[in-house]
Amino acid sequence: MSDVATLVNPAIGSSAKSVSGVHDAASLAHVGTPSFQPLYQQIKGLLVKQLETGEWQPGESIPSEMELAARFSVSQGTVRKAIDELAGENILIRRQGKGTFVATHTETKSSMFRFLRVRRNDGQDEYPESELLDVKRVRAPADVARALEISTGDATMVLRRVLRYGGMPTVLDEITLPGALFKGFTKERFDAYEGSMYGFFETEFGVRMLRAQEQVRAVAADPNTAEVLRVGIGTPLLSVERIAYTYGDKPVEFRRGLCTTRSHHYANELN
Amino acid sequence: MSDVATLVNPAIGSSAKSVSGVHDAASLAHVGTPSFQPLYQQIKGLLVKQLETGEWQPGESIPSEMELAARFSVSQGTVRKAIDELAGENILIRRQGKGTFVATHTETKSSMFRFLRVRRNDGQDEYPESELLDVKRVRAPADVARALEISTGDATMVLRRVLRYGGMPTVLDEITLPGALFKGFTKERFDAYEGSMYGFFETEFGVRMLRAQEQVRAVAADPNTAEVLRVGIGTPLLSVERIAYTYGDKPVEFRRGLCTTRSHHYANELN
DNA sequence: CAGTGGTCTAGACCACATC
DNA sequence: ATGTGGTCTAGACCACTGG
Repeated sequence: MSDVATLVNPAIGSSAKSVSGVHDAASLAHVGTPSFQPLYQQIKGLLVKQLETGEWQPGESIPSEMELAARFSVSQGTVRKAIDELAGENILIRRQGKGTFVATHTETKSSMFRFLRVRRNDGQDEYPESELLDVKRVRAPADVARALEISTGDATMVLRRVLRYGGMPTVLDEITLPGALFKGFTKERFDAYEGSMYGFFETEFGVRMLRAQEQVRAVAADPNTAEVLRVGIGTPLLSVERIAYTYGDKPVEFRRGLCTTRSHHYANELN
Repeated sequence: MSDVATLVNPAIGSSAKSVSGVHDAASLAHVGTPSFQPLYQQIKGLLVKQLETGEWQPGESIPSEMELAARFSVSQGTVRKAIDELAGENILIRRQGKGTFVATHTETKSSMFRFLRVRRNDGQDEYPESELLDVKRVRAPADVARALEISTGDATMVLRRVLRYGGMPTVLDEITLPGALFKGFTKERFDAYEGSMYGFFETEFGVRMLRAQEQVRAVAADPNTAEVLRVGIGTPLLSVERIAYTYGDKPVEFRRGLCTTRSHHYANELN
């Protein structure tokens, strides 16, 4: 129950009969925080820390706003604002009347394919089938090492897999994972798992993908890829490079996908 | 000053000496709103309406939270939440100590190129030069008409332009605009304007781009495009189709860009 | 019914910008 | 010093879920 830690409250005495003398707490705040961090941000940080340590598992509910407020000795509104931001980052999910839950890649189709931007040209919903082709242990080359923020030559796992839409092979992915986080990864283990790849990472290795960056380019199909995707050699394909991050902006996946845009496209919303 | 309109407040009497009799206003709320809309959403709607009618111009500040609260007879917190959402949608911009401002495509480089996802491969910031090649009046073909939600055969303007990065032609755009909204558009007028295309639309035609959807595909360069972009015929290019929307989710631009990924890529953030 | 998140209020104070 | 947005509180009530 020593959750309270050392919160620094910038708000002073406030209303009521006024607790005089408390003002000095405020000056302490300024001493400790040269840049000023609002209370709800500090609480957000504490919540993230507890999520990171696995105190609350994906799919589970976290304590209610009232309980957290009591635990941290702040008002419900302050906890609320912290949770609001985490919900905005898709790290928590609010469900009115039920509670606040830790986001997961295992429940609905839309949560399983949250990061998949490939869509049918006709706009209909369709989720792909995934087939893992092979898994290799590889020492990280320089570019992959840089992306994953590990050292060149460190152990990695490299998976190749195909995504099929209605049976048609559409995406060929090469996925590189840092070996240190995915010890014991085998093709058999993955094949035995029901669900998405990120769901697998989450439940089997405790690695949660929170956000990702992608770089899209146009390339010509090489002979190998052409065969897998059943297109002519030289056919224009999308090259989609992704770095996915977990807590603390730590990169935990580097991926390169090659995608036909025969009957699908890469969808994006701009705001 | 008849801004107040007919707000329906779901919150009842509340604290203080309690204004008894006000309870019935609540039941009215339920009669009028079968689906229930929170007060701050209603206020958000009113703000959007005023933005739409041009009461507050891009770049200008809107009234302070306190003034809006008084005008709408709600608390500051309620106005605040309405503004929060509009700021989240990049329709308003908050500046602490200064006020809340209507977003514009004319001020900073980053606001001018808010929707541009093309980035240098080495990660450095770089903004392109734009050259308008030609402007034609065209009757909308079926597919464009569908995208713009106009009728086939309606008048449109079709612009072609090139984006150059450090002198290198990188993107060739074909931009279709509904003629009804852009009367008086000429190449000369555009060439005389300093700034981005959306800045031009905003200041010269009062059309504000708020959000957009893009579909990205890989295609082979046709002879014409190849010449403009200085690549070989058949070189893989990104095809980026965009529909841009203004208030009320009204589509006001259909665009197809062809982009070399020699030294640039299409960047995207996934959350 | 009780419990949870969602809305709303009123008031105080802090941080920032400007005069 | 004043005004603006930003934070925080305390308390009330609404909407939704599930026993």
